[in-house]
Amino acid sequence: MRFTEDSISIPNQAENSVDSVAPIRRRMSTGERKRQILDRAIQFFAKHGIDGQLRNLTKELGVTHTLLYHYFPTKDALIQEVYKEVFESRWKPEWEDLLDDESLTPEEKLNAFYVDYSNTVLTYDFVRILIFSGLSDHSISDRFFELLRSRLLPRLIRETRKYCGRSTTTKPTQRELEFLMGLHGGVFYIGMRRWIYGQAIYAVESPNTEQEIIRDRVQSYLHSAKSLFT
Amino acid sequence: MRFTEDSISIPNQAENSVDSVAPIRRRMSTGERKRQILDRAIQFFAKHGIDGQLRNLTKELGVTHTLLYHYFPTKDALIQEVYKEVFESRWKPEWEDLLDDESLTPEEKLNAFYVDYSNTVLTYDFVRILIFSGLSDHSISDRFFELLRSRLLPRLIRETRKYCGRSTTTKPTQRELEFLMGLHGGVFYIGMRRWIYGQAIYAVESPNTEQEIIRDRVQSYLHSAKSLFT
DNA sequence: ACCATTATTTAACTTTTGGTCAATAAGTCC
DNA sequence: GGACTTATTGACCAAAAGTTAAATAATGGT
Repeated sequence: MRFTEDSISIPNQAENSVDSVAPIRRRMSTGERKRQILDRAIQFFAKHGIDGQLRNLTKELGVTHTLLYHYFPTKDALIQEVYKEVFESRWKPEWEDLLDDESLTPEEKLNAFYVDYSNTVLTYDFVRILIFSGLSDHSISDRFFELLRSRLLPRLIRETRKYCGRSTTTKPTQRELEFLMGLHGGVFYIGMRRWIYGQAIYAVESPNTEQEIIRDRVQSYLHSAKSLFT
Repeated sequence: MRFTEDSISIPNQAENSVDSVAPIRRRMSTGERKRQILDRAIQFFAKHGIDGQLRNLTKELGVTHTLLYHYFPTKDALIQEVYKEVFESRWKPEWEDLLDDESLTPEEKLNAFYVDYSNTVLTYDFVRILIFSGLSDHSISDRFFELLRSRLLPRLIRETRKYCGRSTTTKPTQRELEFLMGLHGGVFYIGMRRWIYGQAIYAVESPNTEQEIIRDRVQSYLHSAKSLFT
């Protein structure tokens, strides 16, 4: 009674009938149901955190909370699968290809990358679950940042140097990396404000405005990289 | 047994003695104890989130959990005081004075402000509690952002315009604000990485390096503001 | 139409956890 | 040293929440 009754409640028909009929019990195939639970669990834990209660999660699905244990041995196992799904399914190998594409200028690459990155990663589910996991257990979010650190950052630094007309042979310096993290954090902060603090991002009226925001930042980054690192 | 035994455990002496002696009960004055509880609660809830259990909190203090109810009527009341303490005590009115100081250049002001802001705000307690509260209840973090929005952002935009040699009379545009948020987010991201993701910030060896990092970002922001907004 | 399978529910158990209250004892004042 | 105040504890409660086991019934195969 204390939760919003927004459950789909497919199975319960004739709930208020005089002689309450036994509710129809719809059976789903194992794969289908597991998929359904996992999808709902991602949204649910993104919203309520990993302390969210199983009884509320399953209420949204219109099933009993004990059904979970038919598909996942324990709550923690479910959460691990949620983490896995969210973090591993969102990584796009194309990002690396994009940044390696010889036919694009560094500027075009950075713009295209950060626009797509923000569309993929700066979602409600991803941002919140990343942060929930970071707050409680680094070992999860570490996996994502390791991908970032090894696959993306070196390429982004390389493109930055190309833009500045500098040699791309030496290892990125800490100052370069940190300056890049300024851009990266500035972009991620868009998702923070939107999905953590619940703030409206300035100028969301027009559809391409977020894209323009990101372009401004990339432009700024490259522009001042040139004067900082030469 | 499943928690680290890092409690100070002042009062328990001779715990392992054969005939366990009644532990010495140390009495503290009301004000002193309340202060002690509040301080510990800030650290505790910053670490474990507001779902942290009172029994674990008081274990760290070496007292029973029921003692809390002698000082705070309810857990929620304690948490509200924690919020109040963390958010209201960290806001420095001097920031506004600093940004209004006529004897400084815009560049000096922004540098000084963001260095001090990051030292004050980018602490373990603050960053984590801000985010915990944002994840669960906007109404708390909103108060902090409202201060930011009304007191600081207009001043920062004004100084940016002065730096660019533009008029400071008209209202900040959304594009200007958003560009500023890029800088702001880049700075806040330092705290995120350090206190949420547990990452080492690049180059923390030398004491003034973080300051240099911030200077780079402020410099970059001003530098490209000039070319973006003229 | 019946049977076997198994998805789903019902009931119950256990631990956790915020909260209450009466009993205990550490200081303080005379 | 005794009385008084009140900080502190121990026993206890009720609801919350993860987990288990047995009962029920929907579905597919024959």
